Amino acid sequence: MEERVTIRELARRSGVSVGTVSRALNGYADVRPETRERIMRLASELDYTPAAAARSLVTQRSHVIGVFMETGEGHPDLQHPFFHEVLGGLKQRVGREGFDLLLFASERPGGGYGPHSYLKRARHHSVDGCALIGLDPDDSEVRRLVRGEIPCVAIDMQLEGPNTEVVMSDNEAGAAEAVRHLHGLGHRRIATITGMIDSRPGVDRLRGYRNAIQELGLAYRDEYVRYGDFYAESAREATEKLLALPEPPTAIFAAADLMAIGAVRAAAEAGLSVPADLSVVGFDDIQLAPHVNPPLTTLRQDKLGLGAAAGDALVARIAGDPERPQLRTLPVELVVRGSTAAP
Amino acid sequence: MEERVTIRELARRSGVSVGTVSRALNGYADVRPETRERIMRLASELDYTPAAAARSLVTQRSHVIGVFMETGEGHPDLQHPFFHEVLGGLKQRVGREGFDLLLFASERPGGGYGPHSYLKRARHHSVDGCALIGLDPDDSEVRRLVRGEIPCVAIDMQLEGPNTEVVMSDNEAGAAEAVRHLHGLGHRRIATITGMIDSRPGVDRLRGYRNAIQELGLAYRDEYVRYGDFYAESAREATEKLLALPEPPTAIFAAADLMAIGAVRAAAEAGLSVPADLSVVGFDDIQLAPHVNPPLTTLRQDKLGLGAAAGDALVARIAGDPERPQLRTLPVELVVRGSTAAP
DNA sequence: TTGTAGGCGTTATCAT
DNA sequence: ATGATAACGCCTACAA
Repeated sequence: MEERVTIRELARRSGVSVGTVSRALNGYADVRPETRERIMRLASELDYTPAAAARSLVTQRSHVIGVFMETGEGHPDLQHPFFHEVLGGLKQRVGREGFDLLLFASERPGGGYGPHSYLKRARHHSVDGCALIGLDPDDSEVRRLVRGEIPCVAIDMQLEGPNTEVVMSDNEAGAAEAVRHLHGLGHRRIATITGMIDSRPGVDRLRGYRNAIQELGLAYRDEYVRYGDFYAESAREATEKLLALPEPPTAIFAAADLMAIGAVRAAAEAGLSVPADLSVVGFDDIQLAPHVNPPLTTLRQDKLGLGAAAGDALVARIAGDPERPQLRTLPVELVVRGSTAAP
Repeated sequence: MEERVTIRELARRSGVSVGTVSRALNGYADVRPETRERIMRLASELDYTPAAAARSLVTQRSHVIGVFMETGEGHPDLQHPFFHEVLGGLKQRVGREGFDLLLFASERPGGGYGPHSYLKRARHHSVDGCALIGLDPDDSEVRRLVRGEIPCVAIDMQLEGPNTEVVMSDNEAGAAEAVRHLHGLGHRRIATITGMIDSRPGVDRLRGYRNAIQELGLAYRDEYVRYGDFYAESAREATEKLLALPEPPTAIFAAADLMAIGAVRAAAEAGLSVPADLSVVGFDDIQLAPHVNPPLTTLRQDKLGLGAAAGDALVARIAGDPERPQLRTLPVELVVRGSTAAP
């Protein structure tokens, strides 16, 4: 059983006090060059590793960012590819700044007392900040968290708190652009399948759709908006119904790529082919979008960028910079591929 | 600025010593019921939250599992859907046992001294165990990590260490089953697109393919095995070449769903339709598999199960149970959908 | 049953 | 430039 080599051990072996060792290691100016040199060498020889717990206990900084990430009912944890890519961006960004990510998994961390609570879990680990991904913004525990003293950033959810920021894509503009693209191709009967309508992206994309329809002088038809949940299956069913309409749409804007894929699938099952018989545009530009058949025309969210922006926000706030916008919106980009064509 | 309520505060307010408070909170037997009651109530009133750092400093247990997860060259972090699902399984499983996950992001945690090193990062945070996902098993730092004192579990990679276990799917059997399925359908010219051949799953699936070809009395043809990298694009190119062969295959076993999707795409581009002109079977059963067009016939890996098995292994080893197999193999299951048919 | 005190590994504040 | 020494918040013998 190797004993952990501590700062005391270094002090003993190098014949100085622990205080000096600490200063040497942390690059303080007031330590004689040769002393520092000696200590540094010894540290690397012994492969000394500082204990984060001890350090954070005294500095009150853990250099850890907590991540709360779950997805809705019936869609077990961590399932939507979109979130993962965002997480990747976050990871990269905060990593560069010396932070690690704590993915909260347990509701009673450490087998500890009492039930869970977001705030409690975050405090328990003394995280310096929190990223909220795919949570329900109306959850009272989430609200308590963002009202607390810990800097938070919410991705794709509307949330307010003294120390929290929100980052999301410009969903409304993107949706409108989707419709305009379809219209430009010559489509006039354009339907939409929405995301979960109790989520900010869900309503924003629907709003964008409506605005564009109106702005283009198209008739708004109730039967052309179907409610989905961001996942494939819901869109498949919705598309079935859409296609069964007396006057079916010639194009569908699905508020997520997963749903666009579901729509394509439903079309195929109905004997229709995309884009020949039906155009479909998605939203997200998930990794698979270019690879499915046909390749998806979609609105690209800058997923890494969202994660990075979230990381930025946290790092800045943790550093004590309060001058930050409450909401940060990232542009989306239309990517035209094979799932859309003239009617 | 709210002051953190500590155990001392609880002691002061409840008129007992910190020792008693600690014992009460941790459910020791030797504390008078009414005393405990009083303390517990006070704790919950004040919303007391223990500090993980302080506790782990003294107990030498952090209740945190470190996760190292990256993917190969040119495929930025966290990209392969397979890994995410595994992570989900791991998260669930260890969460139930009171562990959280630390997703290592920084190479110089805490802005600390010296360069990174897996082992160092793990020690720095005093994680109780480590999960290794999508790493290069030949990396010398990875090897150092698994030779260390920290319990490790490697997913989908071959690795040996005194305190490490490996979990993976039965890739060989699965690949063989894919070939047999195709053969049963009547196919005789069956090609394969491999995964990265320097990875254990990559070679195992290739081996399974070879075994089955042989066992079925089919001729093994060199030109029928193409090397891919588990991602879509590589399979698309491979398929192009396969289809350009003087005697092209009538079926392809792609060693990953992403590659199967790439293959389907290439077929479409060549004017062929799946499964009418070409059968394709994948591996993984990613979330999208049932939703793409056509729905993928594939070998389902129990991704949540892999994550859970990994969690199990870690939790048990952390608890000090050494009686464990070094390698744990999970069965895969053939899922027949729409991408395969008789030739 | 409860209090006291030492220690976990660091950093930080004083002196010196 | 360096050494003591006191925190940080908690657990756990050992005493009482």
